[in-house]
Amino acid sequence: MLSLTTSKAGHPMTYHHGNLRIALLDRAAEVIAESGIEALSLRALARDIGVSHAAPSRHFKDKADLLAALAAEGQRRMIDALNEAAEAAGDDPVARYNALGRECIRFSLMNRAYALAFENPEVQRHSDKALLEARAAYNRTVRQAAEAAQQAGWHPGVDVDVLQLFSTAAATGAASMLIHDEQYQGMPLEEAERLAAQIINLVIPPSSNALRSNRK
Amino acid sequence: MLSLTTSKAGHPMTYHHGNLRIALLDRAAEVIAESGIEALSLRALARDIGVSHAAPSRHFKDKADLLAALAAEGQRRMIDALNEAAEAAGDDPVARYNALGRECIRFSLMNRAYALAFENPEVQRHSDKALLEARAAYNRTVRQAAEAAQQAGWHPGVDVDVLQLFSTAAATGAASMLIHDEQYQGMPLEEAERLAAQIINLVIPPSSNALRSNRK
DNA sequence: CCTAAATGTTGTCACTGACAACTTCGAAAG
DNA sequence: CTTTCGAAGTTGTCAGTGACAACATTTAGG
Repeated sequence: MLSLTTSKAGHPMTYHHGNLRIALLDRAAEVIAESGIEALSLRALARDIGVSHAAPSRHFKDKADLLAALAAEGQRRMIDALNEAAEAAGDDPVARYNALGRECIRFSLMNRAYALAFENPEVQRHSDKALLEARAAYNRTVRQAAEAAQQAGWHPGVDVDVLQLFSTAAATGAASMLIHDEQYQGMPLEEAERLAAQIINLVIPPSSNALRSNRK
Repeated sequence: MLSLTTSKAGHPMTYHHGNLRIALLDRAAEVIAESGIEALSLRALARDIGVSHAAPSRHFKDKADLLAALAAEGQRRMIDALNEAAEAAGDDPVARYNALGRECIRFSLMNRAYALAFENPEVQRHSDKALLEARAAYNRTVRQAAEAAQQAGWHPGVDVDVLQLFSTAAATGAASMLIHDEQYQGMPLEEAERLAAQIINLVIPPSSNALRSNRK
């Protein structure tokens, strides 16, 4: 009898799933996006995929380990998305950092499971190597872009550590509010992107030209 | 035999705790501050307080209900703290809103359990009446202060909804990062308060005078 | 004084995460 | 091709949990 859960198309179910780690991560992302992290259960994931309740432990040390792996994957994908957004914004470091901030929010809205994993306290204090590396890479990306924006005239004289903390806080805080706050539920992505742009424009203007012409 | 858990000083343990709801909330705050929300267990709280495992259900519908009650209590206390900070800042609406932002971060750092409850997804989607009212009161407080600051010259021409979202995102995002990010663990409160001031000063200057003299 | 509600209790169930021991498969080495 | 070992499954068990039911005690109100 063919099984829908087998990883080998057209083959009878075998003892070895063949791709269980990936399947667990994909299914976990679905469950989190639909029902939140609190609804995540290793046993339920195993049932959904059609393996025994102890099979996940061959791939993840524990539940927090799976969440950390999911967050690491999300962090890597977000770095790629941020770099693409910066590239698309051209050469102006101010425009690039503005694009980075907007993409941070947009990525979180489009990848709800990753966003929820990022802000989960157990994930945040996890010492998983891949996650720590992904987070460090993310911090380097943001830091380099913040330094370039400052060199181009954004908040000269302010400690770049503070600028990085300020801009990251605003972007991730906005993403979190758009995800959780009831008043934004169901908001179309385009409208949320416009709102994200308005917020990020208060953090850093959309271009160096806009920066020079700003008067408060 | 006297029991340390009895609510009536000097009285033998009675069947009725007398103050169980408050005791559960207080102990929950301790556990959350020490070990995080994931470590919270109704049964463990009951054991700690010396009542049976089902006693909490007489005061809280379920675990999420207890968390929501804790968050509502924290929200009310935060509103009081924000109002006190604004009063202490004087009459300048820009200075008052700046003080509000700083106090939001300071309060979260000093009340870790409340801060963790605020950002917990189950709490955020909870429909507990007291929590919704507290949250609405908080939003009114922030909204009125944002409108006054705008009237005094802060970001004229920007939708005040966007200003409120921007400033709330920056303050709560910074609080969350200071709480969770490993590099800020163990930072003395005074140093964290200075950092909070630097961040909030990027959101809104410390006074209307500073607003007028800003050039970017 | 009586009654009903509040607030406890004991008990049970299903589910969970974690761990142990065993089984099957696959890859690598000879 | 065979053997061996590790990977990756399995079944089973335990302790703890949340939730619910039914019972017991206390308190407040009529």
